[in-house]
Amino acid sequence: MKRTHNCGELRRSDLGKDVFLIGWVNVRRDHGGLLFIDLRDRYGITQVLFDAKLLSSSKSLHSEDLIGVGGKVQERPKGTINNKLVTGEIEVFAEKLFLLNKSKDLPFELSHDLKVAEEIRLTYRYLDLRRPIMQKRLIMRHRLVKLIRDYLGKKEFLEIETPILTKSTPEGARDYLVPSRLSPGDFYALPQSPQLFKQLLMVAGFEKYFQIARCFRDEDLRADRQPEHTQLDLECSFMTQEEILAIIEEMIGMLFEEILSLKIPLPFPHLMYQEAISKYGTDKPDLRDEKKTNFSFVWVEQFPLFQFNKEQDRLDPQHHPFTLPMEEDLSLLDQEPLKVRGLCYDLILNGQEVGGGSLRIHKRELQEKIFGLIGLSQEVYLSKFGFLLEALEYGAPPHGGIALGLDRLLMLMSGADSIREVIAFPKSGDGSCPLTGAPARVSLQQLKELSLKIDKKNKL
RNA sequence: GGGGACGUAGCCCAGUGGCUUAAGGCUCCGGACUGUCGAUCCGGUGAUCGUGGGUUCGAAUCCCAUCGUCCCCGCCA
Repeated sequence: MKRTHNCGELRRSDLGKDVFLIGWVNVRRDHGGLLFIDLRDRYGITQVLFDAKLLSSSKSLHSEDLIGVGGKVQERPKGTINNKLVTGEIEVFAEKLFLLNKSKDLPFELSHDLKVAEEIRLTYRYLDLRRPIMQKRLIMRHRLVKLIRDYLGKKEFLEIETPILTKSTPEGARDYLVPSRLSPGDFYALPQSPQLFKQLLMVAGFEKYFQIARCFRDEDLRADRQPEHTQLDLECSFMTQEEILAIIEEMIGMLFEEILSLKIPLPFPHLMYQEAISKYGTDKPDLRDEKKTNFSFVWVEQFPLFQFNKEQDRLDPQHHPFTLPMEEDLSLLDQEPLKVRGLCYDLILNGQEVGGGSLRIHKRELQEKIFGLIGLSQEVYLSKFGFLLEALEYGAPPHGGIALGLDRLLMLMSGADSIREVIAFPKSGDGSCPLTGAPARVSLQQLKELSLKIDKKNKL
């Protein structure tokens, strides 16, 4: 029961060969005296022809049955060549048929368009993912990640993993928490980004780091936001902003060329934050020009380091508290902190933020000053970030980096209208997974081991 | 937390108060057909219109509540 070929590779040059294919029944076309099956696997579709000999058994085949077919590759008669298929000049004349695994009637049709309620698609995601368009998207995702790894590898970047179980920090989005069994009452947090760890890797002297990193944020979902998303996270020592951006631009140019056969004009245009706001009224303008490519990248840089938080009557970091202020603005820190600009940059594609980064503070004194300016008491910042501050005291190198949202980038590259379309098993709008039923109750025993009790108001 | 749209057979969808015994396409079932390619043709099964309540002589169609889905705002350093 070993296949000799996949469903996308037979050509005219294979005429006469005895082959064995395995695949799913994509479509059945029954003509009475003969019957066609479009056999599908991840590589493509090959037409299989059944005549009188195997007719009765082939007639019972249904969509998505898994079958094995032994037969001979033959030329299609003149006028019946299908130009839509790369295998369209040939067909396999079936001599043996094995029903390997039957399929139930499908909850929705795979061979039609995507107009099916998303909840149903997600409940049966393993079927939804059989559709060629979904396979294409995930294959594109694989290629993108592979190209990134190869590219950064050549540039001497090291791929280093950072913890998923880590520590909650006070800034940013709401954390996902994981209770500690060994330390009752304490919690790990899932990382919102590897930010602190990659800075520590710079202190450790790795100079060029990257990671295809999963990031977690417990906030409400959107078409372009999931509770967990994947970003290309990278960080470099001893590089200027220009050098970092050049690496990203070259990489993105390469990705669009390799994946979409599109030449993206380099370098990307730059806008200062103030300029973007005054000209376009937004810090993520859509600069698409209909005459040219459909993809328009722009860097927006020099964001203010702080923004004023009215409710709390204090300064909040605009980006994150590790961003290096512009040298020429340092003198403003005490008197006019809202005028201080940061050495930071967002990458905007078609009006959507697909990346952001900055040069980082690498000296303890300045970092402490920033913590103070955003209203963290010494007690708080020492308990939350003391390890970082101390690390900066051991000859920490100047460094900076960036993170690109891979789901968003893929969404835009593939023309999908939601990042869920480029994620194999995404969460639905309420953060749940219709397929597995997560999140779900756990047993009392599990809670007990974690020293947790559920508030009865929320029923148990 | 707020706003909007939607919820009709397995899937997609028409129908905005009586002319609908709720239409159509696909799936599914049966039949015909030796060259199709989301085959075609003929026939058939299948929904009381998310749920509950109300208005009315009469409701899928109006009102209220509730549940669910999606989109947006808030939120997302």
